[in-house]
Amino acid sequence: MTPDRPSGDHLVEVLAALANPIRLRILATLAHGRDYVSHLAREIGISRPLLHMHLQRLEAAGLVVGTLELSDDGKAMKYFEVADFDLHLTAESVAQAAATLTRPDPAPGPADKEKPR
Amino acid sequence: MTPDRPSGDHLVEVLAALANPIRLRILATLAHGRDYVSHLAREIGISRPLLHMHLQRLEAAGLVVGTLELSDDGKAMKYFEVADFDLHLTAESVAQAAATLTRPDPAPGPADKEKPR
DNA sequence: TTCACGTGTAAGAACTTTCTGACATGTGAA
DNA sequence: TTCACATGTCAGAAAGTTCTTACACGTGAA
Repeated sequence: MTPDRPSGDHLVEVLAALANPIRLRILATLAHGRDYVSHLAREIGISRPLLHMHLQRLEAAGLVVGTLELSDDGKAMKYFEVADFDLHLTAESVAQAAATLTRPDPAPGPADKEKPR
Repeated sequence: MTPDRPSGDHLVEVLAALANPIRLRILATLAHGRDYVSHLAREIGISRPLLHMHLQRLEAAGLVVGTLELSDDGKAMKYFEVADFDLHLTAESVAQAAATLTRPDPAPGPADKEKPR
């Protein structure tokens, strides 16, 4: 499997999604096998709404995939599993990704008005 | 060069440091060669105090290294350069790192008191 | 002495992320 | 009908991050 080469903006999203202890734990738990959210919440020890939010962030970044299924007894269950990803980060690869950033953040033009007094 | 295998806590720090467009641009710029902060600030187009903050975050994560030097004309110059790093992230490696997290975040015990009404 | 250039830091505004505690929906079984 | 269990969402508090403005210090040259 060859490493992904995400665009700058996507890279930021993926890194931000990974940069959180709870979300790391979610991924680690899902790595053992798929699970549905209520059960996963109990497993990890956080509230369901909170888990819901973290899963959204992970899914938006493409790190997990969720599918809504109907269990045998008719309950709607949302199962999540890890999407396998392969990120290789070095000074070089990061620099390349940075080149494709869509100038989102710094916005305003000249700064540092600081008068030397 | 073999990839690093950071502990969970350190991994979160590194990822958080990388998960920002400005900091990505800083790394990309420094990848071309070392630079001192005032010049780098002009280069990137952000204020010096802001850059100072971002550099601190990058240095704390071990992604850049700064050295204070005296220029020929006696000025104190702080030069930064990228530390070369090599992170290989997959579902597996992330899961392993997560296992070493020092239970920092979720803190409180049972949650989801939600009465089923 | 003043200017231009370098360094650092601190206070507060503005914004984003994280988290809790409701509330709403649905199903099947007792 | 009520309970247990599944889903989702929203409002607001709390905490963290980002950013500006302003101040401090230093040097060498005009």
